[in-house]
Amino acid sequence: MPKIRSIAPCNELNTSSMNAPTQPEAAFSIAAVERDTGLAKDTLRVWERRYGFPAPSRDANGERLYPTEQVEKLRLIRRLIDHGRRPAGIVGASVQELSEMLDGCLCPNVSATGRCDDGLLELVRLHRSAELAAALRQTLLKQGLQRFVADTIAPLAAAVGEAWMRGEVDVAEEHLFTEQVQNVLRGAIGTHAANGGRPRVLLTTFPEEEHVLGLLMVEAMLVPEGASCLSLGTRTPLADIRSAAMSGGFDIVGLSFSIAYPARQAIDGLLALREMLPPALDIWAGGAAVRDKQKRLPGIQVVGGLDDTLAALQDWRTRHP
Amino acid sequence: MPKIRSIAPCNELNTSSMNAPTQPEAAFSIAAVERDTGLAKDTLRVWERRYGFPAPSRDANGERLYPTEQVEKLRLIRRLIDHGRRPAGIVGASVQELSEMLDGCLCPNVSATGRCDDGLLELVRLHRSAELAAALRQTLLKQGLQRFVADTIAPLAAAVGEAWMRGEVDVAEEHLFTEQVQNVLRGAIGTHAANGGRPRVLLTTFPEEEHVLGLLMVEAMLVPEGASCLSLGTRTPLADIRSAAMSGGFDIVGLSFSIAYPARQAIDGLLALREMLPPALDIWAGGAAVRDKQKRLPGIQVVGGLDDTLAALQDWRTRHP
DNA sequence: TGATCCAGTTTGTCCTGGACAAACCAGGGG
DNA sequence: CCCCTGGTTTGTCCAGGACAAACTGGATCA
Repeated sequence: MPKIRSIAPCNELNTSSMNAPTQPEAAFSIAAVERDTGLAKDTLRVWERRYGFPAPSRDANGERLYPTEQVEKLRLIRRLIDHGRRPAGIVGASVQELSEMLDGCLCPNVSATGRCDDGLLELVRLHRSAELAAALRQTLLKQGLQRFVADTIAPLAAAVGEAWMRGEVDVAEEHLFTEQVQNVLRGAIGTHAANGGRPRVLLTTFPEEEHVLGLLMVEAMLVPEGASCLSLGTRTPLADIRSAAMSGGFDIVGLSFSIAYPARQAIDGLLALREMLPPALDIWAGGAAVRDKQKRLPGIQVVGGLDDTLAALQDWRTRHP
Repeated sequence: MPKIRSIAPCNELNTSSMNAPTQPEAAFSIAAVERDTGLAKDTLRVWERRYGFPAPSRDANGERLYPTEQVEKLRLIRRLIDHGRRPAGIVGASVQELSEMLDGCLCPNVSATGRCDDGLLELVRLHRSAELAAALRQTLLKQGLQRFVADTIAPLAAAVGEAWMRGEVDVAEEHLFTEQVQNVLRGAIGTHAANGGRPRVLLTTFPEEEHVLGLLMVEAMLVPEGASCLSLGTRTPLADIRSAAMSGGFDIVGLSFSIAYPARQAIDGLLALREMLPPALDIWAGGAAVRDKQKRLPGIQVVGGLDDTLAALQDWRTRHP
């Protein structure tokens, strides 16, 4: 099983542990880098062979030790590849240049998502979790669930995601945000008693996708419309999606794909799922990875944004009176 | 990055796609098996070399193709290893024998956790999500949050976990259960307004641990006592736990470890974290992986069960009047 | 009895260097 | 404009060797 040899950064000089607020020469094993960057061990080795980067030092036993700054740079490269760049063209660039490229990639997104509440984003940055939770609940009450999701949570999630890509928020802040939003949304969803209304929708993600907020936002849009949603959470194998969908009398299966999900894999998986399910069962796919891919996804309803979810629901109800 | 070449089981004969409700000779790539079993690619290859199992066939390109039944057997073996068995002694056994060994491992657990509500477990098995959610909420109202968690959710989670190990519930059923419990617990936790009470507790898990229910149960036990809990969810790197704990004025950091978490890794990580944090900051560790490990964890409070959480809280308050 | 130590064995992870198919790109025809 | 086609890039897989950490089963000591 994929055991990690060492959780903490390895450091040959960490015998002096008392006065080291941040490790000066921390270095990570290849397994730790795989976990932190999402780049497979094989990929890390083959990049080193081909491009000369990363260039880790070695420990006494000849095993790679990646210094912190190389891991940071790998993270930036990973983000750029998610945005369509290719390794050969960017591994040689400096951290400075990579950051500028990321800004270039992100600006169109910022303008597309529009303004988001900077006050809430600031609460995330300051770790003010209690205030964040209170502010979210207050906004929810003021706006109602659907507008809250579409106008507040979605832009805020996009802003946090972008800040995370730029390295402006850290893991803890991103987790804090996700947890607080989950608490609020799940509480709100739970207050809507399941009434057995149609359509019956099964929501989940493919096994490699672990972002849950997309699913929750869709559920929050559909439940007030009287649809019956069942979420399986993230990371459900294809075969289990199939068996769950067949056994529950569902009308629609909804899949969510974050921006980091490889588009090709999403398309392959969706087409495979389409083959497995009866044609009467609709498949909806949403999220950044499948946006604008409708023409490559025959038989599948691509939902571009949260508002389109409601349009798709209307459409389904028109076709099934 | 760890791209998966094919999500669906590969099948050399799947040109006839119309009449194949379940693939007769489905076979999985090594990456798919890694994902499904949690056994690293390197481990799968070295087992084949050393023990002669698994013994995958090869495709036209010489790459391994694992048939379904071998993947099933690997899953059983993985469970037994999580329970302390070692590969050499069990890879030769039949599926039948492996199942019996699992029964032997599980019986003591069943007796230890005591009876759980079979009605709720049955709802999980039947995919009756709406009824499950309603029954959970009703039980919550009747018992109150703390007794609900300790007497209903904890035994139920243990029962689902055991049934999952035996293969009696599938991925979808386990996900459904987790989602519904999350909805109920997060809703209940959210109704307790954060009042800034002491102690302030930071809750999370190490990066390889993705089970979230343990955290939620602890939070549900502490919040009614007036403690201020902040959960970062699962999979937080050690360095980020440290920075979050230092910046928020916390009194306690709580970590949760499921039964599948390697005990050695938990101990190493906890001791490393203990070094990183100021001594005045308490560390609490709970879950099956650290039970009975108190003597190997100096400076760390091992919390044996949910009820012990309350005892530990009392203890903390006595020491900090 | 129970804890601690020690040789021997088991086991997971990492290494090198080679190979190849799928994805991507650029440049013509239709 | 779209579709095909040949060359390049890129991620993943393979084999087989190596080694440190973890475990086992005894022997020793309190």
